[in-house]
Amino acid sequence: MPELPEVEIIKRQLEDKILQKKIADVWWDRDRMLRPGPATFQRGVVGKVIQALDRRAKYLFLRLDERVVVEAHLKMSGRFFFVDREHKGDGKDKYVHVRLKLEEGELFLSDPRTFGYLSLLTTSQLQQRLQAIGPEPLTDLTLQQFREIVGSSGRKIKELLLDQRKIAGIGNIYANDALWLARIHPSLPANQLSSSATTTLHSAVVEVLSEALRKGGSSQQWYRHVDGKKGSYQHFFKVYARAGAACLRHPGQKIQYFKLGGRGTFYCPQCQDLYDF
DNA sequence: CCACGATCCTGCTAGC
DNA sequence: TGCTAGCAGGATCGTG
Repeated sequence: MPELPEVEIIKRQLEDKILQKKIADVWWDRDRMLRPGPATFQRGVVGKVIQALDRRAKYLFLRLDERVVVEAHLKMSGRFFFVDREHKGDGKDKYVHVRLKLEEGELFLSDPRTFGYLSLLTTSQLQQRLQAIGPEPLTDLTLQQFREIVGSSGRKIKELLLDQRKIAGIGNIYANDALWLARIHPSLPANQLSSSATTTLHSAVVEVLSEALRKGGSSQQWYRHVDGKKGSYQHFFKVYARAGAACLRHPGQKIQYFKLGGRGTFYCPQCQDLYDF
């Protein structure tokens, strides 16, 4: 579920809550959600202090010491809640499957679909993970780099945007919306984008992700902030989840839906013409 | 190199 | 009203 903006918001909010706190205990009810296994995970984290928090693509990393890092991924429906001693329990949330009990407060991992996980990584495993991820669009991805990525692939542009090895953090919502902003058809082979279309798309990606960040992310269904509040970008979707609704530029046109690479894809046939680029 | 489907799960909803 | 098929913010792996 969460894409770059959502994970970034969670990271910023968690920094205020869990940094420099010691992990006192771990509770879980789904073995799969703790890697490489619950016993190893528990042994590896209990007694350690959370020294730093980093985000890369849609991953969160909790640095415990020089050798050990916890990688967190929320996948489709995961969310983190922080609960103080005062504000007791998120008893309403029946999807909490992991709890990290801290010296003060508790970090809950809630996930209806249970695809999310916490994974204990060694430094070398972390390096391996990091080097497989493309540049961060909001801080590192230059237009020059973007040109190289786009120009060297014959894949459909939307699939390329979603490929974390090429560019970090873009998911289905923002891929759809960025392509609409840039007026590019999702199925266009990447290396057929004109120079100006490539420039426009680079800006569109940055613009969409920045807007989502400002609006607190997209709380379409599951996503929530660490305090349980919703983001608001879902009220500003350009094409995502708007099949059959009017295009924001062409009120007479209806947003179309089809599957591309197994993912729901939305576009306006008038502004995003496959043969006009 | 590229396209597509299956898979890990559970919840929600459109349509009959 | 009740049921069911299909779909869902991700990532990975296998097949053709």
